[in-house]
Amino acid sequence: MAGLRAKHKADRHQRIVEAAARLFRAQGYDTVKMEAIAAAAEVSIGTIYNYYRNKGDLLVAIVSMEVHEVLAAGERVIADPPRHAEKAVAKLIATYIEHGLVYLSKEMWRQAMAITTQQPDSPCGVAYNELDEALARQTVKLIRKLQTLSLVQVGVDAQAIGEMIFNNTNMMFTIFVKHEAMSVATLLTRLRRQNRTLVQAIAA
Amino acid sequence: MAGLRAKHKADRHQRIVEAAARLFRAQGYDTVKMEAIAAAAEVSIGTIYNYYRNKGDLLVAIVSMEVHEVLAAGERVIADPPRHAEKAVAKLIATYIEHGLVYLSKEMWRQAMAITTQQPDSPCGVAYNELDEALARQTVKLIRKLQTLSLVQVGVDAQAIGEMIFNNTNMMFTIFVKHEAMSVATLLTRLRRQNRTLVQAIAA
DNA sequence: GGAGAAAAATGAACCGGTTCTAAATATGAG
DNA sequence: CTCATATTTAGAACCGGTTCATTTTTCTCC
Repeated sequence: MAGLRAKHKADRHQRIVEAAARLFRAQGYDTVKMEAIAAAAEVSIGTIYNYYRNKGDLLVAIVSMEVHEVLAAGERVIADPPRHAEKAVAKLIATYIEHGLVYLSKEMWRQAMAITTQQPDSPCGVAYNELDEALARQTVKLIRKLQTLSLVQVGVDAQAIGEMIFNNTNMMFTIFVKHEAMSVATLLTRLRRQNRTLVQAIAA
Repeated sequence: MAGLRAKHKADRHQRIVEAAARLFRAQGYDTVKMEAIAAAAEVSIGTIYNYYRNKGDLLVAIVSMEVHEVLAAGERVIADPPRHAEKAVAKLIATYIEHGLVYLSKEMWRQAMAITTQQPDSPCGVAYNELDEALARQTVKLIRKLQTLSLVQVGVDAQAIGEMIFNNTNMMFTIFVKHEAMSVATLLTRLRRQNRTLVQAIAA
């Protein structure tokens, strides 16, 4: 009952994703042909299409793994945030940015964003958007947590503020991946400046 | 020196863009073949590629026209804004949203966003990003104007706040075009809620 | 352990965007 | 008007993602 069939399936999944991730990072999404991924994973082209609807799905699967790590890292920040509203927000945002670039290049992010925008109703588009929503909810959660810690005024609309902070971060990250020359430091500096006024206005 | 050649060139440009816009709206970007656009514009496929680098450029050219109108409409709002910070911001945002959907379908927006994300350094990507920046600057301009009208505290960082409001709007618009079922009314309601807390906090 | 059914793998063929070429045509200058 | 040049044209060919009919592998049941 071990299931040789299931075993092979898992093996092939693994090999395909790893081959694709390595090639995408090394050569760029467009440059890599399905043929090359198939060869690297020692599988036929048709087999890849058995596992992934299309080339984009394959990339988004890789991106999803990274975003799950970002979510986990965010959760750790919320569990024990800095005892200062502005610093807490800055730390969460910095965590998002830094963990988002461990395995993925800017180019991979661009492609993944483009694909999920193009096909929001495909399984991979839906999955990606749910991750975005999860990140937004997590930002809201931080604001709520800061309210319970008396670091943010209890009267403020945590949902509205959290969404806004996350949406701004997400758009700035989009700008960041669109500009190959923009550094993480520049991005974080701009984000801190943007968040400062808002967070100071709602801090307790 | 009138330039019959230039005349014809302009004519062809016009016919190609109009044919493409009509077909994209009616049948969807992917469905429309270059062959069909060429036929509708009464030119050959090769000619289209003389004028536009690729199918995406053609779409982004259409989107650019729309965004220029959005910018113009925004300028009119700033020239004579409502005398109330929250209402002024809401009006600018509503203007953006409503003018953005006159000629373009959600699907066309999705495709254009995807293309410009994918190729941020191509001429069409650069043009699109400049328009985004122009919209962001316009939002900052409104905040500054509201400061001169004593509707917003002079101490607040207009640049930071304006950018944040625009980035949030832009991301919400992205979410909106990704969800075919989401109505303009719903989008505007959510945007108003998000902006309310922020604007109230910085209002004079 | 073998036969038949189900699942999965294969790779050649397809499709449409894009490029290229040679020929036709239009334009502007002299 | 005529020629040199620029532009358009048609369509063949290319390219790589995707599809599909076929073959191979795995599972199940006797």
